[in-house]
Amino acid sequence: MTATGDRAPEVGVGASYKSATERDVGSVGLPAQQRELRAQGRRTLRRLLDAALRVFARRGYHAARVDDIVRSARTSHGTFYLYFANKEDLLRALAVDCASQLTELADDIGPIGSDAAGRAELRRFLGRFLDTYRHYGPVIRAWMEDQVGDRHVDRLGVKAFTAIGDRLALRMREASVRLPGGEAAAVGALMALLERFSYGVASGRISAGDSTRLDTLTTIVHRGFFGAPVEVDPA
Amino acid sequence: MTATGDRAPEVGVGASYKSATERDVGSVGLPAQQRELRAQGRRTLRRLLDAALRVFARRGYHAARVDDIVRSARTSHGTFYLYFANKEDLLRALAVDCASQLTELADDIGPIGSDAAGRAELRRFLGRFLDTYRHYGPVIRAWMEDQVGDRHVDRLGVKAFTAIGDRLALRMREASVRLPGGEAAAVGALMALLERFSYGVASGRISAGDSTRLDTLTTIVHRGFFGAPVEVDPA
Amino acid sequence: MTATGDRAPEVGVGASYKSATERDVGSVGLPAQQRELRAQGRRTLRRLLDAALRVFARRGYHAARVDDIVRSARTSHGTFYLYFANKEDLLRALAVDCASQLTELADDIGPIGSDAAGRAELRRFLGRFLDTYRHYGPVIRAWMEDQVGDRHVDRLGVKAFTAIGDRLALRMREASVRLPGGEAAAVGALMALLERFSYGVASGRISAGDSTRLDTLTTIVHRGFFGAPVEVDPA
Amino acid sequence: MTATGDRAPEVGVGASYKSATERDVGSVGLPAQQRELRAQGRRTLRRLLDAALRVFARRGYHAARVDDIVRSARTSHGTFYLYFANKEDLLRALAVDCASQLTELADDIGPIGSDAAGRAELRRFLGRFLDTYRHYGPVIRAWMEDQVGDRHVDRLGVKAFTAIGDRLALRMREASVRLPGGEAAAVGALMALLERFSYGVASGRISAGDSTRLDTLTTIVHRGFFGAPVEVDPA
DNA sequence: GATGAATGAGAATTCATTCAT
DNA sequence: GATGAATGAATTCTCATTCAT
Repeated sequence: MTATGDRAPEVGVGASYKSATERDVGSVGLPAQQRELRAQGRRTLRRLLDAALRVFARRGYHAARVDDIVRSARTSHGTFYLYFANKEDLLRALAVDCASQLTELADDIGPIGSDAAGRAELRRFLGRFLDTYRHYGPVIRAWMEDQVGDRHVDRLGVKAFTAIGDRLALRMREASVRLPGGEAAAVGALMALLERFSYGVASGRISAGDSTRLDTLTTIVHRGFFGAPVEVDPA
Repeated sequence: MTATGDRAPEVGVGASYKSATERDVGSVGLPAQQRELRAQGRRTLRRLLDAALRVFARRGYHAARVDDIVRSARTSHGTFYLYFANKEDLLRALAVDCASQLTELADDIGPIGSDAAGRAELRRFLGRFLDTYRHYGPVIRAWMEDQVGDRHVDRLGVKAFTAIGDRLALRMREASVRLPGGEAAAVGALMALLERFSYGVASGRISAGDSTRLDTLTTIVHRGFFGAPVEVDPA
Repeated sequence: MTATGDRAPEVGVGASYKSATERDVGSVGLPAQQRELRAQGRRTLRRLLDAALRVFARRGYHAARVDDIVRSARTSHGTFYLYFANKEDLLRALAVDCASQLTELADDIGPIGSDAAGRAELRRFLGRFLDTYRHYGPVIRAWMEDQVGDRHVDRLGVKAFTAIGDRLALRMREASVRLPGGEAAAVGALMALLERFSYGVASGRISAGDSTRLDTLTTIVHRGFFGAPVEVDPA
Repeated sequence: MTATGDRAPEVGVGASYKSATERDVGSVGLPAQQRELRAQGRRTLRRLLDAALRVFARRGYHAARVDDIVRSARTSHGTFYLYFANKEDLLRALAVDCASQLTELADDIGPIGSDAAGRAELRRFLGRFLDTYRHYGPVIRAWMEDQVGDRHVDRLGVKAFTAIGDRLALRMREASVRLPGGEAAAVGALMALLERFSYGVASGRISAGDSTRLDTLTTIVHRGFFGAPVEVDPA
């Protein structure tokens, strides 16, 4: 089970990816011509996407070999190119799904005041972000680490993160916290913290139990960005 | 000029690298046997190290080609292998220098209270960290992004970051801030924030002027981790 | 036609090599993982092995370039590494086959008395040895000239030659020939003679017709090692 | 001490090599311009030649790196090319000396009858051959293993071996032994045996004490090629 | 006479992508 | 729809030879 109790986000084989495909319509004979996939095809596609996520997680996008993915998916090279035009195309498919998850997440961030209710809302959001990262981490890493060559894919990431950043900026403004240096830098810092903390968790660098670390993260962010008062140990 | 006014850290061609090399003494015919380099050799070595930092910064460690480095250093392929066994060996050389810079930095972090003096000390440290990152960023990234294959090199990074983390943990403890979820997660979060924020700055993702963003970072960290009181806009 | 009339030994693509390969099972992404080869794959593998034997014969193992082999097999560089990890791995494959041929040969050496029957048996063995050498010469040379880096491969050669040497030693003992300096040196001498004579024949250094030189070799060995009486020209 | 008590053959820095040099007279500025070497120069030259022999012995001519030689001689690459035009030129220098030793040896082979006196003479020759091989083995190997590219150098080897072979053929003829298959093949076999046995001894493949193995070799050759009667154990 | 440094052509190896069955 | 096999361009690495001091 995840920290928040929400069900883990799924790889949307159906809906979201089809859109990535529609670009390709018309280019005859090229691979990745998803058209109407039957049951078997959909299963293979999912196996490939899942395998890619696994391999990317282990090795990172750049270092991942098509061969690794194919082997992990128990299929062949030839099959891979039946579903994707190339490695980047595969990343794109995952990116589309990931971006839509993140955007949805952004839309769902409620007001975050400096009080307990605000903290609860913040905690909810952070928990969902961690969950999403647990699944799509490799894609997000690829974005953050500038491993994406394709403009289109990169754009997707920027857009998704901007969506979240903008919404958080709005919530900060509502909380009326004074931030020297301006909002932009603050948002940058917050997103940086979010992403790397999540990576730290996903990679095992940051240990401690699920809810424990979520508490820590919540506390820090609440104080640092949303004006929550600090509790000091009574010396 | 740098944010802090300190002079930028230098690549320590001399002392620190020689030690990394001494392992190789005796191994026959292997390159990278620094031996006693004359003036010309030292110059070439430095050209290569500097070029590597440039190329790594532009392309990332993994994507960087030996050819890029060699071209950037205006020397030949053969020469490269006269100084390093391979790309990893070069990273090692840089890592040794970087680690010593970071360790030195750690030792120099004074008490960070929640008051103005604490803020000043924190700002000084963060400024120096940003400067170091500006120079050795690629190496630090390689560490943080798990791109390092070599155990030895990886160990160096862990050690250096632990040194900083431990010192900051000490300073947090002194500030008596109560952190639910414990110190470990908090330190993890702080280091994550530091590293990624620095990367954001170095890569241009986080814009705003030098001192402006340093202020923002200082404020956030001071509040989030060291109990600085929050100023709220008088609505 | 060969000296003995036996059909030339074949490169055993199937059975023998597969075993050498099984070590690699599980090691990720490594080439030379023969898996289950289909007809086409088996053909290519054999083409490569045959080509290697040709090229090694012409240039010697060390001087042979992968490129030569690939060109001689009318295939591509990439393909080579689909079947072998490197040149050494290819040698290993050949060595396995060669060793089994030689071992089989050893088991088949009958008693060699000083009489005509003994001579016939000796001649039969020598003829088969020459045939095997004609085919696997390059591999045997690599063994004898200490060109093999890999322990495993070297071991194979030692074992095979020991098998032959031991059997011949047994036959000498049966012939009750007195050899000052002991058996070991004698066997060494005999194997040395066998190998180099075969090389001389294969390389054209030692000319004369097939059966003629086989006669010479037989005579010398029969006299030198198995106590055959010497015929002297009636001056 | 050597098996025969003769003093070990020396690398004739002075006399023999100068002749190899005279060819180069006239080619201005080229390396290997020995001219008149002073004491220091002669010492360096000898160091290089000795080192070469050592390295060739360990690795074989082909696999030997100029770097190995230079390091073993405790000198520099630059210096190497002050004395030799290239690696082959160095081999040539050694080959000249070796060839003259062998030729001298050939001239000195007395009659080899099937009796005890013949055996003594044969033993003396074989001992000297083994000694020469102990020193010049690598050069002889290079000849026998077809590692020599240069025609001129190769010619030297053929000539030297022909000289020995011819003389031995003469001695065989004198001994009136009947050899089916003709003299050529017999001589080939004898030379093959000599060379490989020597290599086996030098490389440690054939163990047993110095004089012991010399006895064995002598016995075998005496019987196999010179008509010595065979002693059989009284069963 | 000697040496450290540099060079670049050649060889090995990897891997995304295409082909044929 | 699937797969084993093939490809070759891109990359790393080696080493004999030359250069500059």
